[in-house]
Amino acid sequence: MSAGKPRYQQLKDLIIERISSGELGPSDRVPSENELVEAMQVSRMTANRALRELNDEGYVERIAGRGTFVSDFRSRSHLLEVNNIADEIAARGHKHGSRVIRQSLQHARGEVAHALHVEQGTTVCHLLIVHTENGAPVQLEDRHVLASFAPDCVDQDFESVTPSAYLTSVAPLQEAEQVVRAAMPNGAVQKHLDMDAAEPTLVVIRRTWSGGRPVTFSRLHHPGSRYELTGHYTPPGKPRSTSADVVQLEKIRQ
Amino acid sequence: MSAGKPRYQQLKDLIIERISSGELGPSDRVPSENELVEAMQVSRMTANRALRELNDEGYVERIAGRGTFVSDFRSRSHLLEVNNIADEIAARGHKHGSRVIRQSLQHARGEVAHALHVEQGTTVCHLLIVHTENGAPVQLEDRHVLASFAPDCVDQDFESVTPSAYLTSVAPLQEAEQVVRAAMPNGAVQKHLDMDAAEPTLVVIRRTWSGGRPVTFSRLHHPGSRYELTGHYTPPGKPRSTSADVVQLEKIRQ
DNA sequence: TGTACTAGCCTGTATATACAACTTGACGGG
DNA sequence: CCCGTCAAGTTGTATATACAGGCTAGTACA
Repeated sequence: MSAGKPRYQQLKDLIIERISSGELGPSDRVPSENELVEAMQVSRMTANRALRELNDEGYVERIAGRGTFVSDFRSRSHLLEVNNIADEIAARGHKHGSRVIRQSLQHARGEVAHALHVEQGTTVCHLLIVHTENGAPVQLEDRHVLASFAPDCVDQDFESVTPSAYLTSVAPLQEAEQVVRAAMPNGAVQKHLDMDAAEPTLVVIRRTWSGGRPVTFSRLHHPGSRYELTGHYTPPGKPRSTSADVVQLEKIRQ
Repeated sequence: MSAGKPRYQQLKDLIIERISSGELGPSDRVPSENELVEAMQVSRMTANRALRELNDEGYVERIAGRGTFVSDFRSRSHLLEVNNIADEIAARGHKHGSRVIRQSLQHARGEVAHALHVEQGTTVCHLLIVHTENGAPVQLEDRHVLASFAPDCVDQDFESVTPSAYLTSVAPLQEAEQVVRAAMPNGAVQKHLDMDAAEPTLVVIRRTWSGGRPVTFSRLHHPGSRYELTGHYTPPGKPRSTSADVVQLEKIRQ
């Protein structure tokens, strides 16, 4: 662990590890700079750099005069915002609902095994869930979760807690990769999403990593007429808020 | 300028300003720490922090033993990677081509004026360009550019330089906002992209900012069978390369 | 001529020190 | 009892200094 890495990085790794393992939860207090100086035998500037960078990276929040505290997961990564359709719908002031169609253990085959980097036959939890916004279906979530990652996956009530909320409670998702495409739905998808015949779907294929290995592989099907992805890019170091503009673009959708 | 802001921030602002104004271009050398110490009357640690943060934020690249250099725009933001379809195609080892269908000055109306935050009737440059990959159309670019931002827009040869490459040469694009949706194409789009009757399009609606105001508004139409968006998220501070995995996901596409 | 080496510059890290500003809680005076 | 003040702890910033390691160009030497 304490290999050739610089000391400030070792401090960062240590604290990230404590957060990832759950030893430190959201809004818990992180050791102060002076405490780190004592405990880790480093200078205050080194401890300062470690905590400052963790702050810049969103892991912790620092308040002058009070201390350093672990960030809420929510504010820590847009990845999770994107992931959790329930929050997205709630943010629009609408009502989210979900209906579980399938929730079972399976043996990973073909592309699922391949995507998750596991042998054929490895046990995975297969979820098929329809999410609704004010009663209208907006997403068919077809997700495979590594059973070894989330053993109690089949016992969860995913109509009250979304899979992504559940998964982030098991362990923080640290990396994601996605492909977005437009396609015509097959019969089953069309039926589950209550779509017209000539309506295309927006499909998001996503893999999420935790602890350095892929743990979930999901296909999210959305009716083209009722769902769209929004994204925003601002250069780092210049957090400009254009939330008002986003609203404007909403109107443009015609 | 040198208000209450901390000195390292003043240094950063100064250098960012020099980059934004074009005084310092990609791969140009930025003053070294010791030069900043001399010129700006700060300690080396303060200069170091300024340059290090600019490095973390992607503005510059630092090479021990050589110096600090302005980053290529390309490596500075995925925003621009996404923007420049020519590079994207070249990265796949394929041949990019483009055909300009329309390139004219117009008066902004309705949603265009609205999206660009200008009065109705403001002069904009309207571009309609088909991009091909190995001869097959993959994108119909329907772009409106504020004429005051790029006055020589109508004189450019957009079959040899893509609009996004041209626009970044005029001034750095600093912020972007996009909406992605799946939709059926209208007749014109279908014809330009040489699509089958029942094929959906992946549409990206994007606005880009420069100097604090929106300067371009574009709709990018892609044939669903020949184009998809890929995205990747890694937490800051942990640049993990999963390029090999991306290749794997390519195969999964079936 | 060509190669090896070194001096000088650069970044990267680490430390000790200092002062400012903010927060909280405790203590004491009105 | 309440309010002001003060002390202690915290982050934020700035400086001076030091050493390690990478890179380059020029020099000395073979």
